[in-house]
Amino acid sequence: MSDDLNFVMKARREKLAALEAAGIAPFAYGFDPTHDTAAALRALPPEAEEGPVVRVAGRLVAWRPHGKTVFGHLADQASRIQLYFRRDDLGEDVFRLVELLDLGDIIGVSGPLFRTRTGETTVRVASATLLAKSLRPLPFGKEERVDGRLVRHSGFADPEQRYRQRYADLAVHPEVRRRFVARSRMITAIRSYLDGLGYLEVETPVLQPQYGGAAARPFLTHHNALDMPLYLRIADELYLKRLVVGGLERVYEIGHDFRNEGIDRTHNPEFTMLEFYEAWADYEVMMDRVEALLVAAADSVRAVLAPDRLSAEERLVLPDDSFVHVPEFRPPFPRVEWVPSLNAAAGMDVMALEPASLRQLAERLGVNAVATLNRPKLLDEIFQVLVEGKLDTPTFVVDYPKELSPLAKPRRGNAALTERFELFARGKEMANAFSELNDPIDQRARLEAQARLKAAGDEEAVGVDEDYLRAMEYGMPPMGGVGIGIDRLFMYLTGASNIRDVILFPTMRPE
RNA sequence: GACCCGGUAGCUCAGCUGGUAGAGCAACGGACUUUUAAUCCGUAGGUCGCGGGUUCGAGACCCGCCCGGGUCACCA
Repeated sequence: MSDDLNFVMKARREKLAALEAAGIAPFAYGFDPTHDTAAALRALPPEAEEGPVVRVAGRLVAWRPHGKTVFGHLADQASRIQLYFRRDDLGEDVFRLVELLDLGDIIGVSGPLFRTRTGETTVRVASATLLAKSLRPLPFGKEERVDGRLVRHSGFADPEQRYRQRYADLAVHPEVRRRFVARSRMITAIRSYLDGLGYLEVETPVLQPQYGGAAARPFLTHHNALDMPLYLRIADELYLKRLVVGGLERVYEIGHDFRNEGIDRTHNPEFTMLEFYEAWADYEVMMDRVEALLVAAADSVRAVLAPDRLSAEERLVLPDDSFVHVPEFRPPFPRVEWVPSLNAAAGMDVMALEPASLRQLAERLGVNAVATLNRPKLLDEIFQVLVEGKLDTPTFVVDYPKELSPLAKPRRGNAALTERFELFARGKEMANAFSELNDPIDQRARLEAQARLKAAGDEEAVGVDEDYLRAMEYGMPPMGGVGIGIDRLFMYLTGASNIRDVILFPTMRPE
């Protein structure tokens, strides 16, 4: 449909005009429900035929006129309940207005509960209030119960339109609402875990004169008044660690990072990152934190999405295939060391290879564009193929080579390594953490090495952040730090295969 | 970025080797006072993603483009 009025929308505008002519205000200011639909369903005892009067509000999601009666279903966030409009109850004048209602209208009703002949709890509508007229048809499908399973017919299936018009996707798919409720609860659980440890939630700049803290291509923008370029942050890390210098000993931030890279089923240009930093802790402590945090996150998601946790009223509106088995995290997670695991998988001492042999190995493993990669990148690629991709159950990879980790402290007892770990599950990175480098002289040398890579054409290498070095020179407490991609964590917990399914408004090309 | 699949009514889809568009639902009109994918009768609704080409004739075939989905690659 083009955006001009098609015949369906014309019909709705005509009904709108008819309602207005009858003195009905089609867009209300509020309503005062006594129950949500789930509470209303519970208010009629199982064997009772008649129940109390309830006031409920929501969207009409089914509409079945039968001459002098109408059956409909009213849905709110909790569940849905059947409505019964009867001309003899409402009077001819009111019933004529009921006939001007449409699927998708938002209404409030009140009336006593009763049980229909087929046993369904229903509101015998005594009065109805139009709260918002729906002028554009929502893509409702039809639903039926087959052996207790909810089966959808037709409906709203085009994934593009579902992402673009998430409001419509949410309006017609209770299970999509449910998924985002679960995501929100997961973030609440993470906050509450960190808050319980005395962490302070903070906000650091999204617009940064110099980006850093990760290896990625940034978005570039411009500030008019200052007439200067600004980057959208690719990580929170360097600002959070500045705060620890300032004496805020436990800080975290949950916010969006922005990376100017491709879009696919695991990448959205903006995504939600959790980072937390804890003074006096090393990476061993942070492994404990990550384990406990993931258990809390998984429990919170399970509480919303596991079938045995849902009430009967909630189950009523959810198709069976929307129930999710949330994986159990069982700490402690196994640990594998970076260099030994790589050497074992490769059958040779990879770190000792000459550049030419290293390239050969990468070629043999199917790494692309080998010629353009520097040594750290080559190592990382080889590791990804041989080790990371094969880690299915949650596993910590520990002690990364120094050249891969410009912000991590050297490993005690082996200065070629760093005290860094990443957590992998189903072949995907779930967390990245280290004992944070707090030696400003070492840090300067590492950043200068990065700057040389950048000058040599590595678009993801970062430059020297003088202000960050200045902060560190004042004295930075030893600390552990962790970064966790919230979208990917939630994907893992819910079995989602596309990041767009866990982001309310994923980045799309304009229509 | 490569490859595969797709874009036809508001929604979900059909349309055989080319003969000028179809169903169900939604909508509109009618019947129906306990239905629940309500049912029954009738009506209306389409630049067949966009542009070019082949052809007497293109939704279908060819070329280009746009948009999307999937797979792979890239992305510490």
